[in-house]
Formats: sequence, structure tokens, C-alpha cells
Amino acid sequence: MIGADAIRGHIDLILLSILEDRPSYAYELSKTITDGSRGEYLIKQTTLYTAVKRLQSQGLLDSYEDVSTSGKPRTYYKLTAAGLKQLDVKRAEWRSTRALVDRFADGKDTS
Amino acid sequence: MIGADAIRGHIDLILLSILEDRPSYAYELSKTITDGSRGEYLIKQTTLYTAVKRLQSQGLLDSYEDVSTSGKPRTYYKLTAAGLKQLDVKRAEWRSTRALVDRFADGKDTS
DNA sequence: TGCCGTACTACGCCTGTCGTAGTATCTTCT
DNA sequence: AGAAGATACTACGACAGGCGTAGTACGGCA
Repeated sequence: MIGADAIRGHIDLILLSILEDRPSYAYELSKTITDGSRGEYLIKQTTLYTAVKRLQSQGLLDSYEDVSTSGKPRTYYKLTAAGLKQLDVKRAEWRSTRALVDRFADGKDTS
Repeated sequence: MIGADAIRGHIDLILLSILEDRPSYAYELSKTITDGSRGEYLIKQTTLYTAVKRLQSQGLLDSYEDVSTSGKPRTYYKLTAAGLKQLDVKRAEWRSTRALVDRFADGKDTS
């Protein structure tokens, strides 16, 4: 099971990555993540909505309403140019973090 | 550069891993981490002292004073049996987290 | 009519990291 | 002897992100 602290700071990367492929909406995003984690991580609605709004407020995401489907109109989110750029930054940071943790977690020396 | 949020939740794993090899004290631990990160992550003293105390209060670390060295006596920390067990748990969680983030960050499908 | 799934919002708690700052001891250099 | 620097540690509060809990609202379907 993946805890909140373990995933913290990487959710933005996950969201940005998913949205790189295609626009999506909050509910679908949560399902995508839950499905993709094979039951090891269940993202909370609050966490997700907070995250997308944060990303949007940072100019990394654009949103638009989809009125074509029946039911309540969905708010779709898509990457902005800045979001794409930030995705690169986040990916680089992830690689660094992964390398650092791996270096110690494996019990290897730093030499 | 590795930010606080990126490393959050993995510091325990790093500390436990280092202490698996041999006992150490806070100041040395911070240097070990800083050196091992190749300048990409500088752990703050407060963060470190808070972390070791938390781990100790959870029974994962034991501490003892070293009076043999000159200077202020150092508080050494060593893994307990519970700490070793927790290290396994943390390692497993790290592998899960890494797999999850990689799965999305690489833009790969979940199939 | 009532339940289920979808879509979203509000409020406040908790934890962990960090910023800042201070204390104290010992070594080394001059 | 005095000062600087490395070592060793503590205290206090700020802040952000994830989470728990709860509630609203709409459509479809039986």
C-alpha cells in the first residue's frame, strides 16, 4: 500500500503526465490513477480536485466545459505550454529523487 | 535540485537504510545524505533531528551516548529489530511508489 | 419514487519539512 | 589567551499537501 507521504510531491507529475496524452476530467483522472496503481493507491477526491485546481492556478492546466455529454457538464483539463515545460522539470526532479533514494535504499555506497 | 515535497516520506527509508550498515549520529547522517546526493539535496538540521526522534519514539531506533570521543558526547542511533522490519516495509513501499510514478511519468499505458 | 453513479465543493485536521535562531563544547590558529 | 570554526543539538513557529468527513446536485434506470 502506498501512503500519502510516499506519493506526496509526485502527484503533480502523475497528473501532468496523464494529461500530456489527452485532456481529461477529475473523476476520470482519479479512476485512471486508481486503476493504474493496481489497488495500491487510492487517490482521494479532495486530493485530486485540490491538485488540479492548484495546477490550473499555476497556469499549467487549462479547463473547459464539455456540454456534449448528457448529465452534469464535465470540466476537462488540458496541459498548457507551461504545463508541458513543467512536466519536463518534474520528470527531471523525479529522476533525481529516484536515484537518490535508490542509492541509499539499496544499501549501496555512494562512492 | 530535489525539493522537500519530492523527498518527503522517503527520508525515513534513507535514514533506516544508512543505519542498517552501522550506527551513526545526527550530524554524520546529515553529511552522509548531503554527500550522497551529490549536492542535489541538502537536508536541514531540523528535519534530520525531527526525523530521528520520530523514528526513535516509534521504537525503530535506539540511541546511546558516545563518551569515548572528545568534544560533546554524541548521540548515536542504531536500528532496533522493529526498525529492521520497518525498513523492509519501507523498501517495499518505495518499490511500489517508484513503479507507480514510473508507470505514469513515462507516459506508458497501464495495461 | 428511490437508488446508484457521476461530478464537485467546503472545512478543518494532521504531519513533515523548512526557516530562523539560539546554546554549548572542543579544536586550531595566531 | 582570544577568536574563529567545526561539531552537536534544541526551540518555535510557518506552511503546504493530503486526508477525513460531509454535503450538494444532476441524470439514468428499474
